[in-house]
Amino acid sequence: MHKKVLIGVAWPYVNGELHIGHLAGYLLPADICARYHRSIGNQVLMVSGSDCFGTPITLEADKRKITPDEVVKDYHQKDTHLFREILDLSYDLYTLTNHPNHIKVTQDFFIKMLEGGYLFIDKTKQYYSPTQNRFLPDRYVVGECPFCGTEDTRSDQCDSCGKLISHGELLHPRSNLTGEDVEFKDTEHYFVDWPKLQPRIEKYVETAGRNWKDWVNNETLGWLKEGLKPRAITRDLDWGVPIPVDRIPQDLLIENANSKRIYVWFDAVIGYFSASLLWATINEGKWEDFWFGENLKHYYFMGKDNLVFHTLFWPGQLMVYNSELHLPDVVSINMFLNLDGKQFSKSRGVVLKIEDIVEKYGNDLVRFYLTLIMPETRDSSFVWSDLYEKVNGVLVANLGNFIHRTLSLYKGQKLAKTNEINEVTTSAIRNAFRKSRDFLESCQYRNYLDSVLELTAYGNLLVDKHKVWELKKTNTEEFEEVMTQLLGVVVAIGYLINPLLPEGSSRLSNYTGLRGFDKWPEDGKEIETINPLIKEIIVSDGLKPLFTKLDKTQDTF
RNA sequence: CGCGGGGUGGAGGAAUGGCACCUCGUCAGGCUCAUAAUCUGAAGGUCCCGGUUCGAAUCCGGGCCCCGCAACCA
Repeated sequence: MHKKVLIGVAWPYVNGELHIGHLAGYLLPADICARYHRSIGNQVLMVSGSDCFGTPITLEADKRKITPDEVVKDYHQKDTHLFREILDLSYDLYTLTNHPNHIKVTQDFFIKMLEGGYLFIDKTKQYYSPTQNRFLPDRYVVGECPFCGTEDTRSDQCDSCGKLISHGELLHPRSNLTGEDVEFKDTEHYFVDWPKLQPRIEKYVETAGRNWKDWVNNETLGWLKEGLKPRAITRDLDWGVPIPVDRIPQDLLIENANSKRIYVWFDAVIGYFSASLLWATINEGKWEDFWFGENLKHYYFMGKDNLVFHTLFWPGQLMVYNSELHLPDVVSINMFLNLDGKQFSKSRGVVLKIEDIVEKYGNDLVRFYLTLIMPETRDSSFVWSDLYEKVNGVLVANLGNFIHRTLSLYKGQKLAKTNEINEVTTSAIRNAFRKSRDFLESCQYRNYLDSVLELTAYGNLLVDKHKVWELKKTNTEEFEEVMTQLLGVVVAIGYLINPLLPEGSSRLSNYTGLRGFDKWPEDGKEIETINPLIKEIIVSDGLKPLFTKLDKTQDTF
C-alpha cells in the first residue's frame, strides 16, 4: 500500500549565503527523507523555494544599492545552483515566493481568512517619516537610548548598554536613511484572530503532536497554554505580497491598503501549498492527490526558530483555507549546528560555506558527518578534528573497509547456486532494515545511521571470527559459506545507505555488477530479494575502496 | 523574577526513581584479507549547592552557563 508523501522544506531566506548549519538542520534531513520514501516505493512531492519578502531583504538591497528584486534574483540563482548542481538535493520543485502563482495563492489564503471572520482591523503605532510620507520599519530608525542616553542606537536594543528597548520608548527617533526626525503614528493593519482559532488548533496538536519530538510538542503546548494572541498580518512596506484590495469589501478595507503588504511570516509557509499547485501545472501532475484523502503523510523540515509557524500557525492557515486539506504530520525540527561551539555569524567571521566543504570532500562525506552530528535534540558542533576522526574512523575504517575487504577476498570467485544466507545473518540483516525503516519513518537519522553501522560491525566480526583469508586457501566449502553471509551484508548495506550516501551506494552497485540499490526490497522480503542477488555478484576489475581517508596534513581550513 | 528548550567520560549521543549504556578517540593486547584498516580488553563521566527517598542523571528548591522566541544568523 503505497503512500503519497509531501515533504515541505523550510524556505531559505535570500538575504545571505547558506552555510552548513542550513544543510545539517533541514536541507539534508529532508533529502534523506525524500530518498527513503522513494526507495520504498512511495510517491514523493518535495517542494520548497526562496523566501523573498520582508525587511531584511530591503535592508540588504539598500546596503548593496540595488533593488530588492535584484537581491532575490542573485541569491535565488546561487541557492538553486547549489541545490541542483552541487548538492544534488532531490527537490521536485524549487520555486520562489515572488512568483505570480505564489502571490495569487497567498492572496487567496488572505481572502479566505477575511471571509471566515478570522481577520480583524486594528491600529498599531509605527515610525513615520513626514518628509518621505511613509512609514519606516523599526530597522530604519535610530535614536537615543532611554536607559543610558547613548545616541544613534538601534530602535529595538541598545548597542551600548544591551537593554531591550520596547516599541516606542526610543527617544528622539530619526530615520537612518535621511537623518530627519520621525513621528510615532497610528497605522491600520489586519490581525489574525488566533484566539478564535485556538480550539481547532488545540485539537489538531493533540493528535499530531504524538508524531513530534518531545521538546517540539512541549514548546507548542506551552504556547497554547499561554494562549495565542492576535498577530499582525500586514506591514507598512512596499516589498511583499500586495493586499488584494479589489477583492475586499469597502467596509473591511484598511486605510492606505495599497501602501501595505502581507507580511512574510504569513506568506512563506503558504509556499508549501502554492508550490504544490505550481508543480502540478508544470508537470501535469495532480496536486490534489497529495493534499486530500487518505494514505497521505506530510513531513516538514526546519530549524528551531521556525517552530510555531509550523506547529500552530500553518495548520491554522490551512484549516481556514479548506478544512479538507491534510495537515502536517511530522514536523521535524532541529536545533542549531554551531561551528566549534560558536554560532554562525558573518560579522564575527564564523562562516563555513556549503560549496566550499562539499567541493573539497564530496557530498557523501559531508552527508555522513552532518548526519552523525545532526542537532536533533540540542545544538551540536561541527568540529574540524572531529570530522577527520569520524570520517576516517567510522565511514572509511568501519563501513568502507568492510565492503572493500569483503569484495577483495571475493574477487575472481563465483558462488555456487545453492548457497543461502543463514539464520544469524538473516536476523542481523532483517534487524538492520527494520530499525532503519522505523528511524527513517520518524526522522531519527542519527539512529538510522547507527543501525547501518551495527550491520557493518557484524560483518567485520564475521570476517575476523572465521579468518576468512585462511579459509580461502584451506577450505573452499566453508569459505563459500561465510562469503555468502558477507555478500548478503554487502548487498543489504548497498540498499541501506542509499538514502544517506547515494554516491557510495551507486559506486557499490558498479563494483558488484548489480543493477542498483535505489529500490529497497519489500518490507519482510529482504532475504528473499538478496539471496539470488549475491550469486550474480561479479566483482569489477576496477574495484577501489568505497571511501578514502582524509589526509589531515593537506588541509588548509 | 517575560515564555520556552538544554547542560551526562576528551567528542557526539542513550538511560519508565533501580547495576550509568553506545559510537568515536586514548591506552594495552591479538590478527594480517583489507585503506596503519580489523578483532579482544582496559582506563575515564551525570554543571554547582542543598532537599525528598532504602535508592536521584531522573523528582523538589536555589544557583551558574548555553540557546530559541527577538539584531548580522536557521
